[in-house]
Amino acid sequence: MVTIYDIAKKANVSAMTVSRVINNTGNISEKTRNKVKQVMEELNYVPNRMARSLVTQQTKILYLLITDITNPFYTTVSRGAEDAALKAGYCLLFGNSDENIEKENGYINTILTTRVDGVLIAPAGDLSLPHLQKLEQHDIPFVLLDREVPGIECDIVLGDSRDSGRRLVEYLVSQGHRDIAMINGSSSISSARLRKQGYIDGLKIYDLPVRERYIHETGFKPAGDGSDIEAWLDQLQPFPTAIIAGNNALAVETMRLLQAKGLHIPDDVSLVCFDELGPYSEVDPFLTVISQQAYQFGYMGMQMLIERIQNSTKDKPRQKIVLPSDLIIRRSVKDLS
Amino acid sequence: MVTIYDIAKKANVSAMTVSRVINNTGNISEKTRNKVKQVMEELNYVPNRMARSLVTQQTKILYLLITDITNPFYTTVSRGAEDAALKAGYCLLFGNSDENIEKENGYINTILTTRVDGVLIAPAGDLSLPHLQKLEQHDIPFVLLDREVPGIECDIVLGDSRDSGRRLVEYLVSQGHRDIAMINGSSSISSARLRKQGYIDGLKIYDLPVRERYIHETGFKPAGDGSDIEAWLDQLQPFPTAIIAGNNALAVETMRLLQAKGLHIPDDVSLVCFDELGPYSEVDPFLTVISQQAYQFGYMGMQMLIERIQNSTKDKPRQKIVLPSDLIIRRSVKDLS
DNA sequence: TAATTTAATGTTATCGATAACATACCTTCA
DNA sequence: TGAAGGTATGTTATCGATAACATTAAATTA
Repeated sequence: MVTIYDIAKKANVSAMTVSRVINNTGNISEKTRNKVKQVMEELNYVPNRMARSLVTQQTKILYLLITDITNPFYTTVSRGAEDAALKAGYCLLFGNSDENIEKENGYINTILTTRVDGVLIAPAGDLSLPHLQKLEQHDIPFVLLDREVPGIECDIVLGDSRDSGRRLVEYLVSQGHRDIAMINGSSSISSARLRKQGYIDGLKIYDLPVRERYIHETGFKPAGDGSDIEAWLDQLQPFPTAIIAGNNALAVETMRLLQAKGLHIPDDVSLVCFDELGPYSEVDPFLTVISQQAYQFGYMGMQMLIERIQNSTKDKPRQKIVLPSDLIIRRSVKDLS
Repeated sequence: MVTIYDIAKKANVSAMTVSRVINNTGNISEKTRNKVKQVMEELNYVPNRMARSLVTQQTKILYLLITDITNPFYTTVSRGAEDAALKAGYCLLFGNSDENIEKENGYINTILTTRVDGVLIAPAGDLSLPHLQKLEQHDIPFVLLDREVPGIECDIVLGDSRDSGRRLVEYLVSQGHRDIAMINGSSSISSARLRKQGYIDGLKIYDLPVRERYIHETGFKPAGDGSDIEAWLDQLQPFPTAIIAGNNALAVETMRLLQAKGLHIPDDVSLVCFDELGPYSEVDPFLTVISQQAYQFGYMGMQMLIERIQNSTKDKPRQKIVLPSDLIIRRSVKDLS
């Protein structure tokens, strides 16, 4: 591996001079600069980030930890985060916790040992608290994405989950629905909690009963067989006229199961959810959804993070950005009114 | 930041002893081992990967570079790669080139300066050659994914694109189609080339004419407005009864445009493509596709990479794994026979 | 012209770890 | 009982870069 010393030797200068050329610092004569640059070309020199980071104490690497790389919401978030990071001259590394606290822990350890300059993270849930505390302990700046974690005060970008939940109910009610069930992510995830709360808010506005059995909580990333969802659907009595899914993945799973039962959407039951389903929904605009500004989540979150790193004003109060979402009405709700 | 020396001091041992405890090497008495471990706990010590890598000359980091993080094919590949890497005790970093040579170059530079142990890469196309040569030059092992690059001999995992192209034609012909067009990725990408070749193979088998105007090449990741695709569709004369899309994203874009023209699939025109569309297709099994084993692409590719790294047998001949794909027949093709 | 800047470059120490070699202190057995 | 060998630990050099502090030579100023 070619080092700065190899360059120095061949160019007849000291290593420090080479370093100065690389970093464009200090005063260097045009002549030596060219000489050094030429030798670097010749030898295909690439600086060793490890060595540099060791002394500068910064890596110029940012980390994005999402919970589900197969979910279109998060891939779009990633694109936003990537654009913002590259624009600011950082390079970005990704991790995927799979909605799994253990895996998240693994990635957090990687992050710690890698000494990245900052982390944009969608926490797996409230149990992510110790992970975030580790980051705090080691003075690694981070910004939360999409989900709050009780016990942590920090910058965050999220959606208006509670409002959105209420709006879904309001819409369903406007279409004549009164028996509205909800399949949701675990209550140990703030967004799921708020969506459920919004759902309840909505029911109360219209004096509709809040029935415990109408609410089912499971993982935001349902396991393939979906047996618990199926069992839940089977015991619904009376069967709801509409179901709200807490995210896109749950909506897909629910559609699959309903279909397997021979139930048609929206004729037999209506379905709405949070988040778009990906590119396909542009082609077959079927599902009525709450659409969040995924790209903006990533872009703004990353901007906040970089801001935090560069003006390391510890005292600056934390920022909380709530991005509004849109109700996109399509064809998955039957008009009962 | 807590270092190995802080631990050493507090535990009344030398730094080397601490290092031995961390790495479980050499002989350490039970007593000192416990003492050191306890101090590490107390001080929340986390080893500095940079420092370690500097001397060991390995990072235990692998890199996965894909071309489109919003494409379900690649996200599934990623999951496979991730599982294989974590299983082998490596940590994995992701990059997303966006089918863009410039961006790819940026990621390659990141990879070089980061001195990762190996790279699993889906190259943006034939123009990736210099990037891969850079990796070779710097002795960074890599395995290709999904696409070959002329001029590079290395381990690779890919699909049977040519066969699959032919099979799609055969299927369409079996349904009575004779006017079959193809919208494809750029011929500077090996998979696109082979898919086109397979398409031509198929036409020839049935003595169907190969019409240049029936073939359109554009990016595998179509720009939002899809104006070139639209122009192409407009000039098709006679209008084909079936269209083959070179990947899922092109299929989606084509569906969108056909729909905008008021053409229905499959009544007015049939459509098939390579790769699944993501979770949604399970729910609404509509598009007839060639389904590739995306997860296996990632898993096996990563295994090959790790194998290459660990038994650095330079002389071992390169391996080429071709994963067979399945034709999944659904409802997007009209029976004209 | 001597004193003082300024420009161009070099030296040395350091970042946080590990490799390689060195050194005690015990065992063990001829 | 003393040489050989193992166990537990320490010392020093090193990885590849940069920071901080020299040093030299040329340019400017009093």
